Amino acid sequence: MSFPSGSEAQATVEATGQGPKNPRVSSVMVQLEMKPLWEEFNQLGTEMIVTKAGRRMFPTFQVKILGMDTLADYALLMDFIPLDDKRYRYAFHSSAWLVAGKADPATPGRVHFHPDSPAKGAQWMRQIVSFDKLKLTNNLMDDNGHIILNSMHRYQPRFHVVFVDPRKDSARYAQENFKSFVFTETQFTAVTAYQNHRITQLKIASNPFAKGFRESDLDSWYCLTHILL
Amino acid sequence: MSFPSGSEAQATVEATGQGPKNPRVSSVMVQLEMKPLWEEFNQLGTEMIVTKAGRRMFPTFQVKILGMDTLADYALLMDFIPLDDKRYRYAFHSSAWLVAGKADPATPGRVHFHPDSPAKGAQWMRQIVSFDKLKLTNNLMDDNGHIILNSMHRYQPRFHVVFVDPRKDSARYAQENFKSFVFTETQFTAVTAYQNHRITQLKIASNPFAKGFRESDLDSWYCLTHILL
DNA sequence: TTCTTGTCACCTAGGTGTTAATAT
DNA sequence: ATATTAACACCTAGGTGACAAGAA
Repeated sequence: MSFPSGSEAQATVEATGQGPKNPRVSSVMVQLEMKPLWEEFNQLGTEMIVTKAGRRMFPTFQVKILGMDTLADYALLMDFIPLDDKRYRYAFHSSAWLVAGKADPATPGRVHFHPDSPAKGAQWMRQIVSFDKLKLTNNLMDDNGHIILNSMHRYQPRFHVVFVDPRKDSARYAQENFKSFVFTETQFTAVTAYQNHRITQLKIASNPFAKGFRESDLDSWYCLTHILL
Repeated sequence: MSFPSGSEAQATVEATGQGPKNPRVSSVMVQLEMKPLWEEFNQLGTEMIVTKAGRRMFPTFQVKILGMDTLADYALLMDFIPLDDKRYRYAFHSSAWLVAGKADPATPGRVHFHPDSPAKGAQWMRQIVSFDKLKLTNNLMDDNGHIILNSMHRYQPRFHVVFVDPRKDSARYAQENFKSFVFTETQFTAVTAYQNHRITQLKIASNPFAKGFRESDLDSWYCLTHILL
């Protein structure tokens, strides 16, 4: 891999330190689901397709949540920050990503609220939270509320837990009422078409919707048991 | 039709009078969607399939809502009450429903909360509210949260709007904080297999998922334009 | 060249009535 | 007889990468 691999082995990730936090959020812990699969992709250099209409991520960003106040309301959301201010291109002959210049103008910064937001802590912790409605687009004029990214640029997904403060002047406490989580193994390059053929093969082997491109079920079986067991 | 037809021509239905109501709910008005289709079914004697696994209703119960407090929280739910204490059977030769005895023991009374509950009035009023996740079953042991009904019995769907009272002692005001709506044109007989062949044909003509049983697209086109225009 | 777009066959996932077999 | 069940073919709805054509 060409990119610095910042993946860590810990099961849960601490929030980035940003001053004093409300105990409603400071005690929240988050665990990334399908971590072995994310790591397999990250090792190859994850690519995510962006289309005009919007494309889901694969793997899907899914988390297990612990430590919420069961009776408090929370909103869950994601955003995506540039990993650097570079534009990349893929050198097919050497199977490596190369810097192709300075980053294009930043895209409109959007956030994706999990559609179940807001909900009680008990509800969020009951089962895995899946961001399978989140879609990525390269259309700057998108009006479907999708996340807008620049193709051939690298991004880091972020996950935010926001305590919905019932106090009238809750805006004053905005900084204390949220906690952010970053899983470095989920970083990726946005692309309009896959560049690294090994990424394509791993997507085909692991995404049920791409089953039609598998040469045999055995391929996928070997691949996935190797990753997941 | 054999059943007394209590359908009315009004566009919105008033709640059943049940004492003083909180203005948060007393001003709420509800409009049944696809009313002409419901009336066409009701004229024939609507039948709804119940299965062990749970079957959706068709037509789907959908409403447009007016008069909510845009900033207040509401929960929306449905339940089903027996229309009488009789059990029916269908006489194929005369194409008529006959009383076949007294009702079977009542099924566990369940309610179905719209999955978006609770939500702000503004959210509910933004677009048509559809109960397309609601399923009917005849399995008394059902643990999927579906509505349990007795086959060959008649039911009246009810729709309830509940204001989620933020007060600590909200339980005290339960009676004032909800309003119920009954659309008589949505009443039906629960069945495990369709009895009236004309109901079957109308389902096939109007339900997109039953398209495979249409002899020609024209049949459906004639049928639906007749009903809906 | 390099990157993007639109169309397509092939999937997943699940909602239909039909039908034959079974239960009561 | 009458009512219920389970398997099934045929749909809707929408998520895949492949591919050819187009754009920069």
